[in-house]
Amino acid sequence: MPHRNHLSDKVIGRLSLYRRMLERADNGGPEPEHIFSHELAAMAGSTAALVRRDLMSIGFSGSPKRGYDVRELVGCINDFLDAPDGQRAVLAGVGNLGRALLAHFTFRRPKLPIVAAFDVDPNLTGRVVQGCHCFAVSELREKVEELHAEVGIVTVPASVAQGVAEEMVRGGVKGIMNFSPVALRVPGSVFVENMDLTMAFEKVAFFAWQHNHQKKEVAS
Amino acid sequence: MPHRNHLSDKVIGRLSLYRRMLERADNGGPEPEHIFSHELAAMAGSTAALVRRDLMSIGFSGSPKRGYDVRELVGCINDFLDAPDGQRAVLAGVGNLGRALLAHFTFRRPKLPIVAAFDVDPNLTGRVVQGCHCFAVSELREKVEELHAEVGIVTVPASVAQGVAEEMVRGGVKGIMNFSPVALRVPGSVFVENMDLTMAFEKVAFFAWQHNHQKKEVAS
DNA sequence: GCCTGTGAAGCTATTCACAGCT
DNA sequence: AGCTGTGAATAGCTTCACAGGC
Repeated sequence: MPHRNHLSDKVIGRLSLYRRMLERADNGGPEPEHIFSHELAAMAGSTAALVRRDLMSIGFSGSPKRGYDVRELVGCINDFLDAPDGQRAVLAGVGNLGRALLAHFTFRRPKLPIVAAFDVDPNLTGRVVQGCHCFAVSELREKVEELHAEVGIVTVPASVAQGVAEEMVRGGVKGIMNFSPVALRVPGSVFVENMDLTMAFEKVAFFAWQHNHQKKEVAS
Repeated sequence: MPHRNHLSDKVIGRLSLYRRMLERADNGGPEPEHIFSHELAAMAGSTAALVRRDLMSIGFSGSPKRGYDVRELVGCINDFLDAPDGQRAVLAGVGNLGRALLAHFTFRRPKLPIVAAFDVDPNLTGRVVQGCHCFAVSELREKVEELHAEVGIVTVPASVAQGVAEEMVRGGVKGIMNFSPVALRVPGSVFVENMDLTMAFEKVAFFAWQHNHQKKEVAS
């Protein structure tokens, strides 16, 4: 098995996507047992060459005649992406977005449950939101340690995001999904994925606008 | 003013981020009137060289002595990113995530309001959710046209995402923020930004895991 | 001395293109 | 005939490094 470490961010993301596409195909419809790179590419919005390279990078091979064995491929991606004993995530900031993410993730992947949520609002502590127990933010570090959580989701306001991230890291979190518009300062060994919704929204708006005017301006 | 068209995706995203950082700095604290590239870089989680290049790309100059004039820079980014007459967005899929996004965006940028939401649930149509009117999905195309909306947000289940996107495009939408795990097939002139939450979550989990084992495996 | 603006270098990611297989 | 696996080419993005200015 090739070293997991040298694989880029983007490859990992696409592998996760491929897996989801394959699982979906696996359930509905005629359930083909084999799939060609160009078919998977179409499902994932990628290209055939890129799919082949990605699968090559995890050491998976297909046959020129039949393509890739779906069942085997899913298994191979599972082995590659998932920690054998599963991982636990925690979420800080049970506002609208936090709640939506709890609903979205809580029962998706059994290998990767959100095991606790945190908020400053005293009305929330002790309650169960979307199937997930809420605690006070003051208990964050302690609970993360206790639950051996490795993944943190930050959906708190910008003003407290850095503090929350630090507590997570102190508790042992090694990867953070950050929805706050703050550049978190964490040790280099902690992976941070920034999910800046406002940035993405403004970007879409910009290109929507530009494409509108493209016909006039493309002349340059 | 340099042509907006040649600017990449990533540059646009960072400009949006810089603007938000500057506006925040503009409000709280000592309100410095000037800022150096390395300061802005620290706020945005970028590098000084990249900040300078990004600002260069929109034709903005600073002075070596004082850095960049904050007020002027914000104005320049505004002129660059914002459509002069504003833009309107619509959202399809008023579930947990849709509601959270409505709450998040509705009153943020006056130049970019979400002017309508759509859902199949008849209990929602006619109601106002997070300050936004809800309509039936069947009215989507018509309303988009009527409101001259250029931006669409897709938070519907995967099974109906493609259909919703097509209706949006037919109504005149030119940019889509897609939260469904589906590779939308739209005309090349329509910009699509995929926000795959599950993919991002799994990616963070993967690197959280790998970093855990890094000390042992880095030996290779 | 410390900054900006920027050509050039260095990386990384993607696509091309084709040999080899079935 | 059409696919996979992959070296080589290309394209795109970021950093380097330094001239020029205050």
